[in-house]
Amino acid sequence: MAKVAKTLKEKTDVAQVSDATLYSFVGYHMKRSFNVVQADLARTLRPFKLRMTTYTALLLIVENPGMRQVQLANAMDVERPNLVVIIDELESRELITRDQVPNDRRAYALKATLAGRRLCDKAVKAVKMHENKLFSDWDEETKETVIRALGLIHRRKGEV
Amino acid sequence: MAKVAKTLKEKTDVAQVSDATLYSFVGYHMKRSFNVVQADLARTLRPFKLRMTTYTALLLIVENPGMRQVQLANAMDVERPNLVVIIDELESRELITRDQVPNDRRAYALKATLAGRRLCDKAVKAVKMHENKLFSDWDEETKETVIRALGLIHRRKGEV
DNA sequence: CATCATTATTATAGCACATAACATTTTTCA
DNA sequence: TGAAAAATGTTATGTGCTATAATAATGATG
Repeated sequence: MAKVAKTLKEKTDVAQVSDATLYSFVGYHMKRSFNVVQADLARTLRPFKLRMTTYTALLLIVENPGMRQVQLANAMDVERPNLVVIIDELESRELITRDQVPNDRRAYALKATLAGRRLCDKAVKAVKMHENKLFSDWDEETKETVIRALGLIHRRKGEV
Repeated sequence: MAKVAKTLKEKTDVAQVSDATLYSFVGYHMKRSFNVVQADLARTLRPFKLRMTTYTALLLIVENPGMRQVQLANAMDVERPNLVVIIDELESRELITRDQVPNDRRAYALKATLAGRRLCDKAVKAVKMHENKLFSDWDEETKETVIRALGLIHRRKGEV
């Protein structure tokens, strides 16, 4: 990829780009690496016609049958309006249902259909393979350290 | 969509949401924590009227005077079309200039103005404070491990 | 009962990112 | 040398994730 052999063009061109300052920031490492993960996850989910958010929502609904949208929004840490289109999509594909809650006519109880559970199972397996591939050169200690460290960050949401 | 309500309330509501499976994925930790970082970075850069991408571009141009847009695109790992609007914005604010390259009339040599360098300095200081605050409870070893681990991921781009 | 809070929704916008198609210019090489 | 290929920047367009404001319907509270 590295194209060498430049003619002499100084002052108005740069032989090698320095990005040392940028990479002194932890956040930049997070951004660049997450981009790679997110792109590969999108490829992984494409055969299932799921996106990152619809996959996340489906998985949570499968594991928490009867949950309400506000609970799902909290679990995913997104605003409720964004969830509506996600739920709409999953419902229109008949992967989940919006059932009425007996004592609260405002809320819906979200449940996965059989097709939803089956698709979720397959998607989870694919995502596990994607993670195994992507993080294969992390040893167990590294993985634990990273997860613990990242957990410290996303648990501070709101306090910063 | 509205189906018959279940008699048992447990079936249509969830006391506590389980997200154990989700958090068994490294990628989900990355996503959640990066969201927190990105949101705080945006707040940090707002007084300078910079966004994440314009800040990144400005910093790289300041540190690599004379670089071309294609070099900047490679350094930032974004496609060239996305860079045009970023460069336009920085140029219209007179933080950078697009100078002609003598031997190549296709390319522009990007350089920061004095105002651009000054704004960049201030922004970098603010971002350093933002990082110090956000990652204050990581010890040095954790930080090194995380940076090294994330580096392993974003250097695999294209090979996965 | 009046007021306030909650739930879901609609409408709208911002931001980061991608691809396709193109004009201009430079490089390559037959 | 001249035609084909590659490089550079640009325009147009679309997708995906996220946020805020405003609203209707319902439930909770005092």
